[in-house]
Amino acid sequence: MEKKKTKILLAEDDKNLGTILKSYLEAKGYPTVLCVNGQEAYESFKNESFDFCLVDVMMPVKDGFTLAKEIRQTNKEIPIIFLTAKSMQEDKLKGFEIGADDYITKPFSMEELLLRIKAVLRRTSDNKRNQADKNIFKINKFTFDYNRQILSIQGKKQKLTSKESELLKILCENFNQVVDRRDALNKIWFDDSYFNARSMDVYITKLRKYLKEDPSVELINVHGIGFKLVVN
Amino acid sequence: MEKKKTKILLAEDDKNLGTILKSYLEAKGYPTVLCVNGQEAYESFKNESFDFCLVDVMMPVKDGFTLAKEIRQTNKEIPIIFLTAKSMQEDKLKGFEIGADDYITKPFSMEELLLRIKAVLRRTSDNKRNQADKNIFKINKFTFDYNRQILSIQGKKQKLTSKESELLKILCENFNQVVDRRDALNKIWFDDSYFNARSMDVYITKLRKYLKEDPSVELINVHGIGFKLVVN
DNA sequence: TAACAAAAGTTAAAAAATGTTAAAAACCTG
DNA sequence: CAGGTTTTTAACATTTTTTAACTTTTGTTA
Repeated sequence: MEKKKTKILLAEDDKNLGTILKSYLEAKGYPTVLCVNGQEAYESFKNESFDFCLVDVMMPVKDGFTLAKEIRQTNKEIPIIFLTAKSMQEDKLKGFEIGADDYITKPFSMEELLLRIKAVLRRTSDNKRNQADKNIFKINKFTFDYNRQILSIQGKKQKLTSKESELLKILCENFNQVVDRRDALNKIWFDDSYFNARSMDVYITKLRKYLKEDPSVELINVHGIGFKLVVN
Repeated sequence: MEKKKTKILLAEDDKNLGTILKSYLEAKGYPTVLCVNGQEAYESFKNESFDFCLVDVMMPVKDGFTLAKEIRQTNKEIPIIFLTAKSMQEDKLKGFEIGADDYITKPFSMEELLLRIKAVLRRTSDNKRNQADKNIFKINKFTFDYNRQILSIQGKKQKLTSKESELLKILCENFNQVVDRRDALNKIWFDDSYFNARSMDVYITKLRKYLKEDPSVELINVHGIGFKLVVN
């Protein structure tokens, strides 16, 4: 059981500082991707899978706050630390509203930064503590990351919509067991009316389409009751 | 031919909570043994064979951590979830050092607990899981996969409907024994009215048609009582 | 044992639920 | 508010289940 390394997304426009940080962090065992502005960082974030974000507040093209907000929309769990030159209270607050886990004021020592990272990891490993809360499901060849709303198979990544994710999550949680139609409707739509039920059927079709990639995974209807996710 | 269930050892000194949890878990299909302190729990653990442990951290006589440590000495695999009233960091860490798989902070909802249990089972018993809930029956030349609703013989696969599967499952579970008509009706139709009984007869006909592929398998009616599945 | 009633067997139709697709509506986001 | 995305609605197709009608078997009893 290889321990998975914490992969860091570093958004820092000062190339000099960025490069130094990157090599320091990598020396300490954190693979790091350096991006020189918010836009670029967001692209990386969407394409790769990170465990941690270090975000400079002041960056050209797209600032750190905007970036953090966008990241938060996709992933509510990933720890974010802001790097800021300004030490203004306002900025700090703004950062925390967005859901930053810490901030550090420039100039800072490498060592200090590392301590902060470790502290945040320790704190947030609350979430990680159990992969239960990480909400990552393995369904035969598929991996479904509920928080990120991504269903992947052999590298291929399929972005899911919120409703698709909610439904798939409930099915995964009850793998091999029937999920009552009405339970699912009440949890996801908060109301099990006829039309919502029809809507759910549409989503079942969509999920089935995605799941076709692995023929041994099936989403079976139990007539008059609900659905179950099975594997042979 | 009986499905093996996940048996839970529950160590909880609050008798009230303990009893409620026990009955909830048993309703969900997990036979549960309730012990009111660590000492008693450890005795049970040594005497019986469990598949899962739910351990309250604070208990008289012997606390949860001590219990978990003792359990771990005997069994490195069995999943352990801590129930804790305190949300202190120390406790969490201490718990995980011992090798807990998750913890849950009181107060928690039954549903939440159940989800955690399922998540841990999913994660830990990658290999074992199957055995427990595969629901595959062999009837002479036939293989019946209840989860997938498929009855196969020599490669030929016959998809079954939900009702067909439910009925065949009950018959398989009581192989060579008579299944009472009303029992089956109550389990599958939740009501043993005249019309449902007639509906069931239709399904018996359908199953017989499928089972014709192997002439040594027979679905016999016991007049006035029910049906039984036999092999010559 | 003939005659009858109840139970079960069989088949086809009607009814209900689900599957699927596409268009419309609602929702975001720049 | 234009353009893209997500969700809902609608319409039609298909499958599953139930109901109905008719037949055969079984058990009982005169």
